Amino acid sequence: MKEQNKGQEISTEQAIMAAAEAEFLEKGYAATKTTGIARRAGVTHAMLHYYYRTKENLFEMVFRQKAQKLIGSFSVVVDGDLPFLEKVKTAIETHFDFIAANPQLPMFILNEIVRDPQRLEICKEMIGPVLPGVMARIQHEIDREAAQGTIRRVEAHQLLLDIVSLNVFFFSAQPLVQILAASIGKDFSEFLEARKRENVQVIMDRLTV
Amino acid sequence: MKEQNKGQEISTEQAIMAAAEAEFLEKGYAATKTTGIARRAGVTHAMLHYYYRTKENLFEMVFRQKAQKLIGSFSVVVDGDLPFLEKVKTAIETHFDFIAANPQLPMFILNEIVRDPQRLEICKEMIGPVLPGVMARIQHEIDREAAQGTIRRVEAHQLLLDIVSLNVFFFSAQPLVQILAASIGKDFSEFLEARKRENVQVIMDRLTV
DNA sequence: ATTTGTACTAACAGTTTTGTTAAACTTTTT
DNA sequence: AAAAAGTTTAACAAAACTGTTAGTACAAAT
Repeated sequence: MKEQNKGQEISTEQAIMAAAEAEFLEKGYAATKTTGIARRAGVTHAMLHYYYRTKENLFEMVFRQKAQKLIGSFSVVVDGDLPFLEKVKTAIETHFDFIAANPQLPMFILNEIVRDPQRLEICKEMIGPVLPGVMARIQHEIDREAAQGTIRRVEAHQLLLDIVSLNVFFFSAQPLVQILAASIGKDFSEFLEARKRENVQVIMDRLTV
Repeated sequence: MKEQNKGQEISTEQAIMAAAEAEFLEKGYAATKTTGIARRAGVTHAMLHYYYRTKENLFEMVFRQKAQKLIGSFSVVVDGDLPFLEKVKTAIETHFDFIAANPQLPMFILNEIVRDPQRLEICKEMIGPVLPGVMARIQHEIDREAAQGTIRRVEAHQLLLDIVSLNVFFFSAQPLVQILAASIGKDFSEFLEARKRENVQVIMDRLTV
């Protein structure tokens, strides 16, 4: 299937990549088998090696892409004209929705980082150049607002951790959260909206005087 | 090494179990090899099969024990005479310290649950009988305090999720948190104490009017 | 002293998994 | 149309991994 690929049928190469993403996200590196990826893509596993040479190689491509995606989700751009608390609220909700749309993503990255220091290096390279600038900008805005007395003065990195903790954990622990939701007679999707409001409220309470 | 095991030298069986706990916690089920466990325990891998028959069997023992330990950490018993907010504060700090002492534990359990539904069932059996009672007790206390006007009225399950999210994420994302800490010139252990205070403060702000 | 049971070793067997290769087939280029 | 380049298949090879087994050593029981 080469250049009669005129329409939008996906190529073997793409099918393998898509299957690899799904498998790695679901199972992690160790539990994913190249044969499993090939089966999911509907091709022989020799094709996987033909296009991507090794499992490690294919994984690293997936990992880089996913790490970039996750890291990118933190630098949310919010309309600068809104009041500060409105901006924070929007940022939390946007981030929450992103994780909701990619619930496996944080655990996948965290896991692979913990299990292989080399993967942490990849993330460091991605985060390193951006982080100080982002943090400084947030802190600057916080300090300006605090000086006006509209919010409490908090550390930017603590605030960031608060938000990410609240948003990520809910989805990372989804199976357990479902048990909790069931015990109060709600299903997960009902619970989801309530949780988004709660996360926003927690941060609002932290910031307002 | 049978009955000349008079002192407190650990038996082969115990050595294997200890090595298995360490390996499974570090690497997860899939990445852990029985040969690796045996090597760590300083025995031949045949001994592992001799005492525990299969990898799956050994894993399940470890999983059950660790799940029990984690679940147990949620039902913290706090001196009933303290004011409500003091009790909450103590509970958060105790939970934080527990996770700090067992930083791999939450991710280990969450991961294995996500990757194998059968393991979720094990947790359900452990949580199921306890959860409703615990939640009801907490909610009852919240409602009583709220009626007195000393705190805001919140949902018990949301409050629980808030606390666990804040405490667990910090350690699950430890390698990334270290990058964050380094970027503001602190090392992890310094950051740890500040983070504990922040987590308490977030919940206090959520509860106080 | 002999039997019995437990602990242990070393070698092996079966399976799974990753990766390769030679040959066939298809498409593109000349 | 022929050559070249790219794609696919099937079979194979090597390594890793889980689990077994036959036999050994040694302590405890009879």
